[in-house]
Amino acid sequence: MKLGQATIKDIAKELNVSLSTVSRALKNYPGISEDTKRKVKETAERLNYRPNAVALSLRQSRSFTIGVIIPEVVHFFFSTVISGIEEIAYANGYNVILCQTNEKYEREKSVLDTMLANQVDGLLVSFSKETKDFEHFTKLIALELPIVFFDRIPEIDDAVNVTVNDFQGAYNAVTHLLQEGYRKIAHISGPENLTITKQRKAGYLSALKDFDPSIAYSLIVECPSGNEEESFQLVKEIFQQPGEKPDALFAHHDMAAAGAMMALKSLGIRIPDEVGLVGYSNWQFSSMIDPPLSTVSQPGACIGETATKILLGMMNKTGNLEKEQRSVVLDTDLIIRKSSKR
Amino acid sequence: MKLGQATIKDIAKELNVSLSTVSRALKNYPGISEDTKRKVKETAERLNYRPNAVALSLRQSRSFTIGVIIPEVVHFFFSTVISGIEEIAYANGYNVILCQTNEKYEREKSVLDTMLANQVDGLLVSFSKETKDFEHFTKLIALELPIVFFDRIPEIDDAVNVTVNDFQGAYNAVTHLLQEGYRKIAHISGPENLTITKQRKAGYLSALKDFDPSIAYSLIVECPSGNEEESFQLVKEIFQQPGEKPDALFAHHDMAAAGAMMALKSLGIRIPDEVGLVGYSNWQFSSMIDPPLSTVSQPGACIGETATKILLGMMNKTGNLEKEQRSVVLDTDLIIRKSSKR
DNA sequence: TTGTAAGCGTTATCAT
DNA sequence: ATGATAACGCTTACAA
Repeated sequence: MKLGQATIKDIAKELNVSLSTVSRALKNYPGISEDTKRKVKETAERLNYRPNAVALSLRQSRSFTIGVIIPEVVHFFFSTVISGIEEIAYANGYNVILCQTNEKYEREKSVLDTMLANQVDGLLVSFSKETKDFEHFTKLIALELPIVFFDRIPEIDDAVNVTVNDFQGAYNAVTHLLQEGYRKIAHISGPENLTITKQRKAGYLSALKDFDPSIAYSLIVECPSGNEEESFQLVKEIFQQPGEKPDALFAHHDMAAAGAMMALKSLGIRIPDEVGLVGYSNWQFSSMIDPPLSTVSQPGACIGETATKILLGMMNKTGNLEKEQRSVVLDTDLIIRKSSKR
Repeated sequence: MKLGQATIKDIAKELNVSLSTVSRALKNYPGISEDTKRKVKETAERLNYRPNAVALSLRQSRSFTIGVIIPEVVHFFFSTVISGIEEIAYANGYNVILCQTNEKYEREKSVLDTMLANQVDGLLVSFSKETKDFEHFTKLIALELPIVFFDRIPEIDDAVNVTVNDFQGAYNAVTHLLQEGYRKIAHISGPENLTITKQRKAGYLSALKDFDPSIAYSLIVECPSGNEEESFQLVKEIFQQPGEKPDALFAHHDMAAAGAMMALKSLGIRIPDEVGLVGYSNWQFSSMIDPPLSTVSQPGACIGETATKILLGMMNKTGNLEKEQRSVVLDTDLIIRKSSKR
């Protein structure tokens, strides 16, 4: 920015005092006469002075900036997390610089570089679907750069994580389907390498077993991209094939559930009468589709807020807390709508 | 960030050369022996050197950072714009710092301050619903800070704007309804002070007039918040009241259309047979609801890309182009789905 | 109560 | 081909 912004130098010149006096007066340091303070502040106001955060950052080796790395803003869930992050960050005088990876590993490494070059004080990360190697993060953790992972968490030892209890969320969803009388429940699963995928899968299987050990039917359909087209195709195939068919679907994602719903409708299968359906994430559209979709709601804003609070704690303390004291698991909320009630 | 990042000083010390030599070698300046260049680069690599963008920013009075101000990331439309912005920005070596106003005027002024403090080189802005006074922007424009407004554009003279042709978008949508045989079309309108609202309203009225001047029916329902609850209530009232009722609705937004759809369904009114429905924005859910919603699609990513390209142009040229040469209006795309086809 | 000067990491200018 | 130095805007010992 080249606009002739006023600096403390300008104020100092104007008043014939030294730079340090101005600096101290603006910061309300002790040992400055009320008179000088007043004059400095007036002049600052008049010249429309704004402290230069860049200079500050260089001087203090702190940028008061948090880097946020997410797969994609268009995911409703992530956009709610961002809101939570910004809320807490700004309230504490921190800026947020946001980068999307577009689910690409290479992009993830590149935005990470950008963030480091910009001297972020800490990082909030939800990594890409492609990311299987976490060295780019572990290196930084070893250097004691504060990092909090949220939603998608890595399987590395000293990571600080904020997630929802995906196991329990899935467990509750499937148990609900069972209680509604569905017995042949299939699971439309997500990208394999993500912990959330594994957790939801485990919750699904566990619910089946716990409810009635004699239930023999289970089916896991891999839907790696997780978008509605893929799900649409897969579900269509399942119901067109001869043989035993599910009477309910639990999808790892509302998008996948929406695809499934369209597939079922296109085959003339009635929801929830013939096939029950539960999704995951409570996207905006879930309550608007027909029939309204039952889903597991994740507290997005709360995840963002919690992760940011923890990060702020890590950045401002020298003594490290134990990982156990910092990692947090939040509860999900099962929202029962028409698609699973018969 | 306090992690002992290597600086050019460290490299210089290691090789017993001066700072300037290192700086020049890294930048491939002429007048440095190939040998030194190689050695410097090797050492940089080995020490994991990363240029400090903050120092650079201070030195060059350029931050290579673009500030983006939007109402809310959770709006699907804005999230697509963001993707477009990031794409172009990163490709040109610029960072993006993103702030939401949450549709609040005060918040808008405060994030603007933050951005200025952080020495952004330029600004991409879509202002809040509450913003009626543009002084905070005009002041900066007068100081020659490059600003490009997108989607929501201010009525000020020297602004550079990127919008879609909302008039035409609305015009096409309403004309389509007329062609399908609907004759009593009502418009669910948005926040009054936005240009987009006025344009869509005008397009609606103009289409009615142009199609058949004898059409007497028109109805504009103000829906200032624009969310689906409000729309739901308003539409329900309209259809429950005695007297003449519309046979089609053109909503300024898919969310409002979704609310209308739910209202109609709850009253047992069939879409598209009894009442036709067209929305605006082509949100993800529009194709997934029942019946699929006809809508006017805005090229979100393209808006972001275009605005960013223009901004980059403004930032890198000293001679100012004429406003007319820089402001851009993009075309919308009418997507016809079942909700308006009878 | 106020001023001086060093330094954060980098580059541009002017030597050598 | 390389080095020394000032400067970007600010804070903070240390001096006065």
